[in-house]
Order: sequence, then C-alpha cells, then structure tokens
Amino acid sequence: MADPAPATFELYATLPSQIAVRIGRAIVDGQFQPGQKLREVDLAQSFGVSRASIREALRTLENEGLVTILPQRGAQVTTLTAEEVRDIFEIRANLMGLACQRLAASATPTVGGQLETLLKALRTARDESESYAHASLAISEFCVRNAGSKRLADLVLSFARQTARYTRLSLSTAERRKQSYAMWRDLVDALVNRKPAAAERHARALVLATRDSVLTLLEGAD
Amino acid sequence: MADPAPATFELYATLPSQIAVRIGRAIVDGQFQPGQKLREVDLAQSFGVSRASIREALRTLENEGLVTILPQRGAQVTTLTAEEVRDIFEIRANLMGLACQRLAASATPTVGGQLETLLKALRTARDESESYAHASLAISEFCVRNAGSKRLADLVLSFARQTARYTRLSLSTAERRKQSYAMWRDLVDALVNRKPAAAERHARALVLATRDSVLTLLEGAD
DNA sequence: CAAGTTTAAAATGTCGACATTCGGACAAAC
DNA sequence: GTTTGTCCGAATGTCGACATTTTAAACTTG
Repeated sequence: MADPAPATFELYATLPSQIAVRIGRAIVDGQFQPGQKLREVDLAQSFGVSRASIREALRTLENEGLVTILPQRGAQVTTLTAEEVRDIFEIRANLMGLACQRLAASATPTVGGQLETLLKALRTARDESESYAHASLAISEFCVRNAGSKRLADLVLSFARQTARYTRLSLSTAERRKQSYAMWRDLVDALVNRKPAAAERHARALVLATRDSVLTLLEGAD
Repeated sequence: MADPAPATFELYATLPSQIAVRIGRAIVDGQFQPGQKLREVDLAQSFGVSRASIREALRTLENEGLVTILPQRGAQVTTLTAEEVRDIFEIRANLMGLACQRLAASATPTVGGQLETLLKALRTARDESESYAHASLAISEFCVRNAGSKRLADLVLSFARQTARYTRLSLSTAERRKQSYAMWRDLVDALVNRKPAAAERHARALVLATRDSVLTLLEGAD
C-alpha cells in the first residue's frame, strides 16, 4: 500500500494525537466556531474512544492555542479578542522575520528554485480567494520549514493556524491579494539573492500588512 | 476574608497543574537532570495521586518544553543539543526585542521607577552568581510581564525556563556578570527614555550575548 | 564464550466507573 | 416583578484495572 504522506511526516500511532489532528483541522477550517463548547462525552462517542483519549487530545489542542480549557468548566474553541489577534500577528511577524533572515543566509540554488515555483503558483492563484489562501500558506510553510529550526517552524505555523480563519477572510478582496502578492515577490527576491536583513524586513512587513487588514475587518464587524 | 494572592493571580485548583508546577520547578532548578526518565508510577506514588493526574501534568510540561514524551516509551527531562540551545536563544532574543520595544513605547513613570529599582538590585547582586541570576530573572520577567501581551510574556518566559540551567552556568564568572549588567543598564536607559528601536536592539543584544557565552561553555565541555 | 532467541517483568496506552463541581430551573420571600 | 435560595441534571475531576508494547534478563545454541 502506498503511503500518501511524505517520508518526513512523523507518524503518531497514539489515538489522542490522531484525534487532536482531526479536531484541530475542523477548528482551523471553520467547521467548529469560536466559543463552541467541546464536550468530552460527545466527542468520545463521535470518535468511538474513551474520555481519557479525548482529554489528552484537548490538552494538545490547548497547547496549540486552538482550544481553551477552564477548570471545572470544560473546553471550548478559543475565542480571540481583536487585541489578542493583534498580539499574535505581531509575534508571528517577528518570528517570520527571524525565519526568513535565517533562510536568506543559508539559501541554496535548489531552495531558490522551489521558492520561485511556489511564487509562480501564488501568482496564478491571485484570481480566486480560496486557492490564493492555500498557495499563500504553502509558500509560507516552505519558508519556515527550511529555516533550519523545527522549533521555530512549529511555533510560527502554530500562530498561523490560530489566525487562519481571519487570514482567509482578509484575502477575500482582490486588492488585498494583489498587495500580498507584491510583498511576497519582494520577499522571495531578498531570499534568493541572499539578503538576510532585507528578507527579515520584508517578512515582517508582509505579516504586519495582514494584521492591519484583519484588524480593519474585525473592527468594522463590531 | 483577605485574599492572600493578588487579584491577577490565576489560581489553578486542579491537581495536575499543581503537580506540573512542582515537577517543572525541580527540572528548572536542576534537581532532575536532562535525560532522566520520569516514570508515571513512581511519580504517582511519590505525589500520592493516580497516574491520570501525572500523565496530564507531564503533557503540560511537554508543552512547556521541559519534558519530552516519546510514544510507548514514556517521559524524560528534555535533553537539548547545542544547536537547539542556540535556536532557543535566538527565538528568545527576537521575542525579548519585541517585548522591550512595546514596553518602551508605553512605559509610564511608575514602570520606569520600578525598572530602576530592579536595575539597582541587579547592580548590588553583581558579586554573587546565584543572587545575580535571581535578580536577572526578576527584571527580565518584569519587562515581559509589562509589555501588554500575556501570550508574549508566557512564551518568552517559557523559553527562558528551558535554558535556565545554562544561563546560570554562564553567569558564574564575574566578567560575564559585568558584561550582563552593562547591557541591562543600556536597555533600562532605552526603556525609561521611551526609545522603542533602541530598546529592541539592546534587548536582542543582551540575549544574544548570553547565547554566545553559553555556547562557548557547551562546546568547551564536549 | 558470543550471538541470537525466548520469556517474563515492567512501563505505557486505554478504558469504564465513581466523586465532585458547575449551571440552570423552579420556588419562595421581599 | 425582582431577587435569593434550593435542588437536580449534566459535565468535568480523579481513580483503579486491564490490554498492549517495550525492555532486559535468562536461556539455548553454534
């Protein structure tokens, strides 16, 4: 049987981790709304496992920031205030800056070629909101995964997942996608030409631009 | 009835969180050595609780990076390679820079006064390794806790705890303490005079200097 | 005596049940 | 009509036990 996952994919055999992945995807994809209560007995029944496994999965998701657990009051999908969203984007901007600085300092021609392929895919996806969000996540993930620090990569992607719902929202306008693509082009240019300082600056600006767009939407929605 | 704890102190009543705090302190303080196995049954007996509570505490510590859990093989105190230590310090340097930038942008005279009190305590503690490490942690914690983002503060302090063992080691020489104090003086100056860019620069330099010192020690020990 | 195999002890993975606490509904008092 | 107190249902906290996997010691064999 062919393994659909690449060889670097860390296969966790334990039940709780598998369940955490599935619930986490449901939250990031928007199937579970913020504030929704996640009752252990319901989840245990729907997944066909015991409450102990569900509890452990919920702890994992709490660490990823997708779920909030209150003692004696159970778990719910994390609800972020506008200020918390702002904080997350600023942290992420800094860490993305660090990752891109390191990537620029160590980029090989091979990595450069892959970056330009991903940039081209981004350009092609500009017309459509969903596909652009997907391509944007792909190139973003490629950058941090090749920065030479698994810890840094996991951290950045964790924050990206926590705000994925809002990022998608902000990319629904063509104007915003155009701005995003222009900034990605600058960033990729700095990366393939091995300019660490410029790469850090552009990476920060890229994430902070998303922050501004998202916050405008959030304040307009109130 | 008077509440002995300040209003902002989040009191966790659950057993696992209390146990996680106690085990975590033992790891940070060096009572548990890196690589040491943490058997659930042993811990359960020594704390007088069931394995379920221990398991949850270990998950919490895993999220804090102090413990590493391998499926089917149990938990052990996290062992860091020199490269991982370097990564952690670089991430921490960036986040500390962000925190201090924000603190400088919003510092009130009250905060400025407290900073100078903590700096004076640091100066007094220069002669002794253990007391200097303690004072250094205190002013560092004050900075990030007053940067206006609990998420950022928890993150920075989490990384600081993961490398606390090595930071203490590096502060054992008087020369290193002198350098550290000089950099703290520059940083506090930038903070109280509300210079965000300078504060970020000095904060980064401060942590990166610790990184260099620690890495020299680690490579010398091999 | 060394190397490989078998086997038993020990540790983790998972489960179901009991104890405790929280939230809301209903009723009584002001 | 609003508020306060009580009670009941439901959800989480905690526990002990069984199933599965790992580990290492004992044993056999070349």
